[in-house]
Amino acid sequence: MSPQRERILKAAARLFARDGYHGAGMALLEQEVGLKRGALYHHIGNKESLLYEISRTQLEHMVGIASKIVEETPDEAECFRRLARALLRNIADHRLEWTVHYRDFNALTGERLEHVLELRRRYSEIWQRVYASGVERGILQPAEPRVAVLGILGMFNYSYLWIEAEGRLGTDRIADLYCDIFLRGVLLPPHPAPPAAEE
Amino acid sequence: MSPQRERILKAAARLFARDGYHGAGMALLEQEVGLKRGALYHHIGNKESLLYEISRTQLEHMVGIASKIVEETPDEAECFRRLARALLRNIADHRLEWTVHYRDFNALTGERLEHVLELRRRYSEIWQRVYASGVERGILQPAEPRVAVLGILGMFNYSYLWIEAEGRLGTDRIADLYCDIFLRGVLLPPHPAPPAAEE
DNA sequence: TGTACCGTACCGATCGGTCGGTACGCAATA
DNA sequence: TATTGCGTACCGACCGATCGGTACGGTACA
Repeated sequence: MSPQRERILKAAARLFARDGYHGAGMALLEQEVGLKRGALYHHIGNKESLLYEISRTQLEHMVGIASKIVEETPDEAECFRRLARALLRNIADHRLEWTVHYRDFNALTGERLEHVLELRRRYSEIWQRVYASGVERGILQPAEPRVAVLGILGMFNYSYLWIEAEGRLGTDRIADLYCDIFLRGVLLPPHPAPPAAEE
Repeated sequence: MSPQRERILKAAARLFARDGYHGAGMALLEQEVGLKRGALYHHIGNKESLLYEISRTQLEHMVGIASKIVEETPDEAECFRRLARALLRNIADHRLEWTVHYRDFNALTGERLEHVLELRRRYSEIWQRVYASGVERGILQPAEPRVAVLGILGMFNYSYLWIEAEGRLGTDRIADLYCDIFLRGVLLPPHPAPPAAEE
């Protein structure tokens, strides 16, 4: 990936995040990047490819990280914690990109839209599978796993509106806080009644 | 409010929800409503006022309902439950309007933007105050109330992407589910250590 | 001599919005 | 009852501006 293209994507993410995909014109982008029309279109195929690249990059990154975490973490509770931390850290580090994605990914068309939807589906399914595995092992509430997972994903996804990468609390602390709330809510009490732990 | 204006707002909500505020042109709206340019602008001041009206109506509605619930419900846990049910029911019943609001409210400008932000702030503060009151009474975790409330609001707000008004589960059931998860997560155990309940 | 990079000029389409003018119903007046 | 005046609803042409995108010539470096 050429360094110019990198710069253009950064600038596009900034503009799209501020004005929306349809609200930000290519004239603004020229100004922001410091290139004129011809040069701009030499590096990018068209406007939509910018939106696509922004979404795709983040989503593929998250799917990759999440897959690795799931592989390495047999315990479901711990797995959720690591998924949560990774997700929130990424949202905070790439707030602009996630803002663009959540607001405007459905402005994509054709294959590009389908690919992005596919990536979203794959990511969501990773969480779903971890939950399902917890249900199988008898440690998570079996009722409505899909809705439950959509709930915790909502907690994190909504955070792109207020999270700050260098905020007072670290992103890991916030992720843990949400994870604790969620886990306390869906964990079943240990089955053959062992002596009560502290917590 | 004239019936024509009502119709126009409905159609605008549908279009804006599908294509985004900037992505939906007035030509499409003419077609959808069945009125031509002149007639359209006879009823609406301008495009932005449509966006404003869509957001304002829903927000004022929710602030009104929430205020009343808080007045009538001294118990914080019960109050959260009623707030949650009312919120999710409204999101499901006006999914198009909420889609438009969440995606594009920041396309508003000047006083209209400020008014909408003010309404959002007021609604969020209602939840915050209920939480704070629970902390004062010693039944809720005192740590990071703001982040905790943003979490549960995230669970509900994100639902506009998948909720169905006539879905398999009723909206109340889903609201209760999330509320239970949240409350289990933030409720402190009853103070003078009573014998452990089943649950 | 080719190729990557960039600027200039320009395209047709569409953007949100305004214009003068018309059709029609209601109410007051003669 | 006939006439007049007026407000509401609507049409269709038109506005300047901006939209995303392209054609092409120049330049610098291989």
